[in-house]
Amino acid sequence: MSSFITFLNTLQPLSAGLTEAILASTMPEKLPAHHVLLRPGQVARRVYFLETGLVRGYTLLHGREISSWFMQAGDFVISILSFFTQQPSEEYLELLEPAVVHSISYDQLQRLYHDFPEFNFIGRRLIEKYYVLSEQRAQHLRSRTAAERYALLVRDFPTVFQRVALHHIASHLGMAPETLSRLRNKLS
Amino acid sequence: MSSFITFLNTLQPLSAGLTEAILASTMPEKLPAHHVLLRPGQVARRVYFLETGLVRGYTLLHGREISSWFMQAGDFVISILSFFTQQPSEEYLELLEPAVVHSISYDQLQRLYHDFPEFNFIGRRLIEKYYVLSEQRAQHLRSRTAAERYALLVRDFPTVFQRVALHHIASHLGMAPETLSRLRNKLS
DNA sequence: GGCCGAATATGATATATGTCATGAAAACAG
DNA sequence: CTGTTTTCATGACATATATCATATTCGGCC
Repeated sequence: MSSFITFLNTLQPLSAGLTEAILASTMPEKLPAHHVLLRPGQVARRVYFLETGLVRGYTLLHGREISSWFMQAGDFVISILSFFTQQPSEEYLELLEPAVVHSISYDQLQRLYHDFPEFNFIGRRLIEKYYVLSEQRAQHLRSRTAAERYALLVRDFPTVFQRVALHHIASHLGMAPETLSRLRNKLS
Repeated sequence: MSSFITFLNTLQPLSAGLTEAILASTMPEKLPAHHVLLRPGQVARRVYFLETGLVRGYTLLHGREISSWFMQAGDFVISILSFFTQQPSEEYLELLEPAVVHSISYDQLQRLYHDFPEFNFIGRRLIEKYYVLSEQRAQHLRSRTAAERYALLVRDFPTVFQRVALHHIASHLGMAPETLSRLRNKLS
């Protein structure tokens, strides 16, 4: 059985019909590192479930990449702004590692919501989960000093350091890579 | 009929039973300016609909108030982190103006979701809407210069300037009130 | 309507962090 | 392997913005 069906079942047991409809709408896909799932100007048409791999969301600001978030195996990945509004994205979604993903289109998802009202329960719970994570990241950004923002990331999302390059983390923390390098040196 | 029943109906027509259940779970309430809906340490037990008024979400950081957002008539107001996780809040929700609010408890809301599956559709849509707004604010925060963050707020949320004190806006933009004052002076 | 505390404006100075430059180390490709 | 590119580290310097101080204006309230 598909890994993400298993995952959805842990949120709420799926009826046979719903399980079948989900399987019919999705397919696993193996993608190489550096593959780009979405780029500015495109409308986000699909939501991705990561069975394995690592994805980064980022925007270009004055020619610089600003990383907004990192998602790993077991996570759902979308551009929130573009997918929910179905307007052109301003962000990139890029694989940092090779990945196995399952994806479903916006239209197919709306059909599932319509045909299986109980699926709205799952959708709602998942959106709540990622909304909470997003708010937590936003709250971190509001710390004024670089050292504080770094400390909060270490405290709340320590695993990110295991696989993400430091210059990506620096941009995520709103500081220059040099500043992060010096911070880490001083703290060790 | 209650103003927010009217509002919910525009999202999705409500059945008579659901309408009745919602009305039975909520009650309008008139609150004075400066009333605090939630403070750090408390678990957010209720979600509020603002019929009139203005609410600010903020946290204390090193003795300073950092305003996260402002909500006005027609908006739903909660502490995302505390309400969705039912953990103690780290933020304040405070009325900046007298308000008429309708509120419902976490438990009553879960009951509605359970008893009226179609209500999950409305809940999902509402959460999506505020998630999008939250992401937009977070994206603004990632601009590096004070002038840029100010320009984005003017572009995307110009109405906030009509009713919110500038020092609150300054903290929302991650800058000292003096910096905002100078910025505005230079631009006019 | 006039008083008083709060909000905003403006100037002088301090400082965290960005920028630019260079070198070392690590990751990667052929 | 070995060369090449990318990443990270470290130093010197520049600068945006915070901080502190004071003046001015605004707005709520008796």
